[in-house]
Amino acid sequence: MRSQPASMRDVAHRAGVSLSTVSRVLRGAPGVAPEVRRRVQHAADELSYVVSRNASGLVTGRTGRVAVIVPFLQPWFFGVALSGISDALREADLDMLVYQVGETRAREGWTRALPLRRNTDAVITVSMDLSEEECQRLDDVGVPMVLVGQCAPGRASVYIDDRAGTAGATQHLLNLGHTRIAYIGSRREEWSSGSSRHRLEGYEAGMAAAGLTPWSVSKATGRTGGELAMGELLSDRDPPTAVLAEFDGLAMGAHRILRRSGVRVPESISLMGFDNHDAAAVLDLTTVDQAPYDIGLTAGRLTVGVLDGTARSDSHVEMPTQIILRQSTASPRGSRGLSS
Amino acid sequence: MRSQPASMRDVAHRAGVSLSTVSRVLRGAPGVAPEVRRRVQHAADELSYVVSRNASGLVTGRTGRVAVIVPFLQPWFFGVALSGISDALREADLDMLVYQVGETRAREGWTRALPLRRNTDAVITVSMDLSEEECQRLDDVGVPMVLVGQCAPGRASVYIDDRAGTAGATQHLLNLGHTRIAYIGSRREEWSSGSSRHRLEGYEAGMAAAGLTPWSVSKATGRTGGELAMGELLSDRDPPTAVLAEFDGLAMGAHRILRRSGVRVPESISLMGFDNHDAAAVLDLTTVDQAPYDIGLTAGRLTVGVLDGTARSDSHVEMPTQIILRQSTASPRGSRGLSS
DNA sequence: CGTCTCCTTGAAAACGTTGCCACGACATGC
DNA sequence: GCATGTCGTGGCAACGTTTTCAAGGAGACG
Repeated sequence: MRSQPASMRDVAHRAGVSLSTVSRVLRGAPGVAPEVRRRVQHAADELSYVVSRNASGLVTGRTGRVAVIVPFLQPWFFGVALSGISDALREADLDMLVYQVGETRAREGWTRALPLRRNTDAVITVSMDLSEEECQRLDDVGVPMVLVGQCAPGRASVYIDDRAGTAGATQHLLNLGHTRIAYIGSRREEWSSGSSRHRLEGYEAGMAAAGLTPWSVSKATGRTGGELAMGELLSDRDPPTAVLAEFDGLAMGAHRILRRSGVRVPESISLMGFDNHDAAAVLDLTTVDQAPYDIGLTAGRLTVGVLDGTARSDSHVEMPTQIILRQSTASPRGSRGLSS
Repeated sequence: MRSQPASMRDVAHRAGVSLSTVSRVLRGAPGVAPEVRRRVQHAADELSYVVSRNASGLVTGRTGRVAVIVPFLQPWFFGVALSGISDALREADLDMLVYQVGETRAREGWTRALPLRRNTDAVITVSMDLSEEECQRLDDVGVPMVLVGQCAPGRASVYIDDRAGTAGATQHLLNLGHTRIAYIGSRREEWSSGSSRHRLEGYEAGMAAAGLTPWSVSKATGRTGGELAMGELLSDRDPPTAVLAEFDGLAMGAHRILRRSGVRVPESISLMGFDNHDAAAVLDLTTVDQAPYDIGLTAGRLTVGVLDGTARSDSHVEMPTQIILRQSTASPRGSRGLSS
């Protein structure tokens, strides 16, 4: 084993001052003579000393850590969002604790299994779609909470307007001249998420506004869900000329089926996704971008704001979405739609 | 504000026992009468009390946290690896602290900017390609270190055999009957990573073993790099019949160019990637899978092992790679290669 | 020269746990 | 009945910081 890491006492000794003074210097607190400050700084550097957040947290009550709770870590979205959160927290010199709850979520007291209580200054949940009861359980840990990808009244939230997103996407397809526009949704075993519901509603509203009847298919989730749904759509007596998917994963499944079936995109069918997934660019898929990095960054900064009192703990931030035009959408064959 | 969270003292009072006893029960330490144990447990539950790792860490010297250092969080690989690490740490009831160093890495003392010193029990670095000097600086924090995606002598490492991976991939293409096999590598401004170098070597070795001369092109990194390189290959007097890319991102760029140029995959050119990126499945890209989740899981478990003394702190674990056969590779036109 | 103030510094009491030691109760062996 | 364990329990001193308070010294002002 190696030698004990230096403690504040060692620094104090080396600089020839008291503990209090070292503490003051390292915290940047006022009331220390410049010359002494320099000397302490130097001693700390030489010993490559870093304060123990453990110990300081014990007395200040602040841990210098923020917990981020995600359902899963694997999907592309979370890495990107986490990246934004991480950058924002780093600005404020806060550490990021990541909890992937995944399957454990089903267990009754999953919220208590997490050692949050005295161990974090705040909690950020990402795409957790918390029930009111879960929210309250988390409130119980007694730290501020920021919800990402979910809009809960009375609680700090950062989210996108899913409804407006799909409504805009639908409008884009309408502008191109499409009228037979189908929607591929996801179907989950357990629970339909709020975001999922809102996206469908946006599409339906967009169609209704144009006097068209919505046409939506939901088979499963993920790529497979897209494949199944697209299969069903293609086998219709009169297939759609444009398809909007709830998210890129579904669109990719659909795209695969189209490719296999020899249906050309966008010549025969226009295809549109949602999320601007990494792979969407590869497929030249027109999609709706929700800038997950910015969402994360915003959520992180909001958390910092709530912690230092400059932001209200019930602020709601709605992030904009933007249509990314690529090669997978075009006017339907034979028609000359207006460009949007 | 809300009421103070309960402390051990409160639990002790409620259960009518001393602090020591509560501590013993909650730690699962022996020497407590079953009846008392039950009573304390109950009291703790009622107050939904969780021990403060801050305080316990102060005296035990263990923080119950492991730091994971990644260069970036956005690329697909890291989310998946993190997921594995997270699951492994959770098994051992350790928390996961994530540090994204990204750009800050250029800064001289980036390793000191991280509050690791007394704040973590171990450090896991993922795909950091640390220099010997950086390694030592991290050693200085005085906690065990596990390297992922890099094999450093004398230090715990989990990695794949990149050389064998590309060699196998090359063999696969050779088995199909290809002889004009080109390699697309990445070129980074700063530093060529170890893994990058090894992959090229594997390809070169595979070609050499078949008595063929290697043909590699490196333009840039990422999708753009693949596009540029493929462009160059296509404009050759006698283009290759198969292309192996250092990683899927490059292959995707190449795929895009092929699609745009009307070159059919795999009929005219076989294309193969490396990593089994999410989007590789979408493109039906044959690739080499390196199972990042398992890598993460293994690294996490190794870390736990090192911490509780059941694993040596210089263990090396080599993870297997596996070729995922999809639709992007086939025998060259006109030839009848052996199936592998 | 005395008094008042401001600035810098040090001593000591927290913070919430865990480890060690000591104490009592009870059972066992002569 | 007395020495010797063993088991369950409580008391107390750490752990490494921050914070409060008091003390000392240097000027400023009368």
